[in-house]
Amino acid sequence: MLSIDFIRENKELVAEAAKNKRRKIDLDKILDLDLKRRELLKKSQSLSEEKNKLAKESDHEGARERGKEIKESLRKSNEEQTKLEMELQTLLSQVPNVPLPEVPVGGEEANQEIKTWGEVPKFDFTPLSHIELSQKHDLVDLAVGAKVSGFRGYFLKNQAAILQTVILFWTMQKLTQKGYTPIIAPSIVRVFSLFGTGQFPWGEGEVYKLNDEDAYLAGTAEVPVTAYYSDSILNEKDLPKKFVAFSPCFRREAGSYGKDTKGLYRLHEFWKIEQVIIGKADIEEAKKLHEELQQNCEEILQALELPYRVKLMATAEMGEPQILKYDTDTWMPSREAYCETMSNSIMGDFQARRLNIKYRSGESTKFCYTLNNTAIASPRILIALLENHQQKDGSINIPKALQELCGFDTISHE
RNA sequence: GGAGAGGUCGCAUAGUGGCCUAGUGCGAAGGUCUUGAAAACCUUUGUCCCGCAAGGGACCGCGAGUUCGAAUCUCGCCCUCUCCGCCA
Repeated sequence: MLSIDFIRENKELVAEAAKNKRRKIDLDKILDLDLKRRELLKKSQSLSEEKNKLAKESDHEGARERGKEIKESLRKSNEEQTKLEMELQTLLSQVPNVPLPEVPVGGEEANQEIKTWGEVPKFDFTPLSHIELSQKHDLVDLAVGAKVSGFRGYFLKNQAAILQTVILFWTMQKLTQKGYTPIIAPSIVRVFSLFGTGQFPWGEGEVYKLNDEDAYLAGTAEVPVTAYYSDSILNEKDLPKKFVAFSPCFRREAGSYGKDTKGLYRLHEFWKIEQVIIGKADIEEAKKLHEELQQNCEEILQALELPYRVKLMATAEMGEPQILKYDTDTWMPSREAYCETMSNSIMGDFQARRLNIKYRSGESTKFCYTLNNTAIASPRILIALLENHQQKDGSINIPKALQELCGFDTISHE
């Protein structure tokens, strides 16, 4: 959510940003509603003032008559005001955040590669896909998954089940040692959490709704963890708050029915460790924290000995709340491409406004800035682990960092 | 799932239609005193909106309603607690 003051003063900037993000908004309508709203507010305030004075001198002749008149005017005025507010709020909530100046304008073609790390493996044999490797070693059961769970259902078995558990635990431990607060977050969330983090109204098709109650399944721990501090006023000295959050994640993947239907790439249910930061309203500090979040996820991929690249994402590739985004893509041999495994964003105060998260800074209160980045998401990362670390004899090496926790250093046929 | 109790300015409490411009205690901040501190005493102490300002308005869980007037009465919702039942 952008503040109405900001929109009033930066109409062109906001219009340009929406255009570059390829979202449609009606700024003239918004500014017109805002003007009407303020006029109405002034009117009803002076009526309230009169009402208050009147209520204190009840015996005054004619007070009752005038009181009734005021009551009626206030009722009408409030009715109109509520209607206006709702309309304005609806439109306002659809205005996307404004990207930072360094963000390239355009779609996928405008994304900028910032760096790559590691060597893309060159196999002197025909490498197997993670699906073939899984069959060979009985690691994943997609057929029974589909039977029991439905489309895109899966079971992880044997060493894959252990490996996933270990990766999640190891990541959580690693970031906890860096001073992040470990937290296990609920995946069942109310609509305000989804709306507040900016998943809604845009991503409604992407989220599972439970029955007809106010209960949804979050697609990322960003939702519950950011909403944790909704309606809070934090102390400046306690910021930034850094979390390493664990949660199961649920995504409907609406609109991608034909896409990535094979294997572990696109699933309705997966497990993720997410880094979430709630910090001060200071863009320089936010950029430093953004780099820190980036550093963390790269260290994880490096320890897993996986080649990756980092992209600065273009305007049309960004989510509505985001002002700066890096994607980190890990090499997946069977796809012959770097594929998205982490996404690192600064939201500015967009989410904090919607969720009402503030901090006290001297005499005033300000909205916080929020950031988040994936730490690890599995099973997707298993694709890279299995495929990149496969050997000529069909066995799969476990990265040194995970061997002790796994209790095995290789997945072999025997 | 059944039965009951309750949600008041950071915390704890008072408040049962106009004296509430929400009192009191604790906590916090500033000051006096002190070599320094403690104690004591004094002062201050929420959020949001409109406005250049002066000032005004809203908020007692949330939302409707009754009334000239609502923290207080009515209805709906949300949440918390206690007991019973069920359950990892």
